[in-house]
Amino acid sequence: MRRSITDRIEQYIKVLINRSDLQQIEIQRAELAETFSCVPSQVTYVLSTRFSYKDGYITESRRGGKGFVRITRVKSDAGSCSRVQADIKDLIAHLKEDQHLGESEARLLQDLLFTLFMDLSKEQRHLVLSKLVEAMARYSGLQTD
Amino acid sequence: MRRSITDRIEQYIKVLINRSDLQQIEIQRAELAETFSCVPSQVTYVLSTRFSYKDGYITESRRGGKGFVRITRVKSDAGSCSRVQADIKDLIAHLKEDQHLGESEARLLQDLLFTLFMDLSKEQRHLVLSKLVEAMARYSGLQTD
DNA sequence: AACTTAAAGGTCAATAATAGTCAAAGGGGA
DNA sequence: TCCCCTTTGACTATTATTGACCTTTAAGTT
Repeated sequence: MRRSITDRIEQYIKVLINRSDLQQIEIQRAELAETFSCVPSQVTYVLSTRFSYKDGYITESRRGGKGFVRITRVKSDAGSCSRVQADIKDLIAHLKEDQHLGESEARLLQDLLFTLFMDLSKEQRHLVLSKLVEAMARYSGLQTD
Repeated sequence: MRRSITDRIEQYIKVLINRSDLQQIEIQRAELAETFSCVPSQVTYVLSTRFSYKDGYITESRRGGKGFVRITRVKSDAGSCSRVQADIKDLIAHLKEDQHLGESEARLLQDLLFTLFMDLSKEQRHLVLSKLVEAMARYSGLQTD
């Protein structure tokens, strides 16, 4: 049973994503086409038929020198939710302590952040969370100065 | 991940700004070009494509002896006009209108969300933003009931 | 002070390096 | 055979890199 080039490229990309840390890889379209001895536009075809948002992926790209195609798997992972939610609660608690937020604003922010995180993969959540911590640190710094 | 010279220069500048106290740095165009082994006009290219006012930065310069380029990250309310930032502003404004947030809480939330969004890709931003809108709608619904 | 020179940074257009689009042609299975 | 998915390639769009030439500023000279 001989599989099509499209199928083989699809599998190849999925393996790379599985091996990645952040459910995200970057490829060069022309290079990948070279690897599979096909025209570059076939890679575009694979992306649009197998890696659409409906399929659970986001693709972005940049043209020009050192251009790339970035493919990200967006998948929620209920298991890791509780951990990150706990972290968010901690952060909110700190902001309340420091008088930056009142009770109802804190609940609003917490609710927003929970919802915000729900559709990200586990790895993405941790990335975003670290950004949030950074932002809070910076904000606190500005406030106390 | 960051491949092109333009990307590396962008990253370098952002690190310097992050380390600075006043969200502001001064560089010498020729020296920076030397560091990255490129022509000076490439630095100008980086500034115009990555550090425009729309991107949330102000750049000033002086020619001649002891010349410099000064790059300043401006505060969010100064009018960072990217699409997503504008959307966030809208959302925050609605919450203020509906009395869910006071002035200072609104500013805190806006600052947090901006920072949060900075390192997400464009596609991720739109995904996350839609979640944010959902959360806000849900929150508003709960409040008015 | 007026002039000159050297030392910055700015502009712009050409070229190179990627990726996207779209429609036509190909091919294999129901 | 016919349909649908795949494969191809010519043309387009976007982004990065480079270099020749221009403008501004500071410092030195007369």
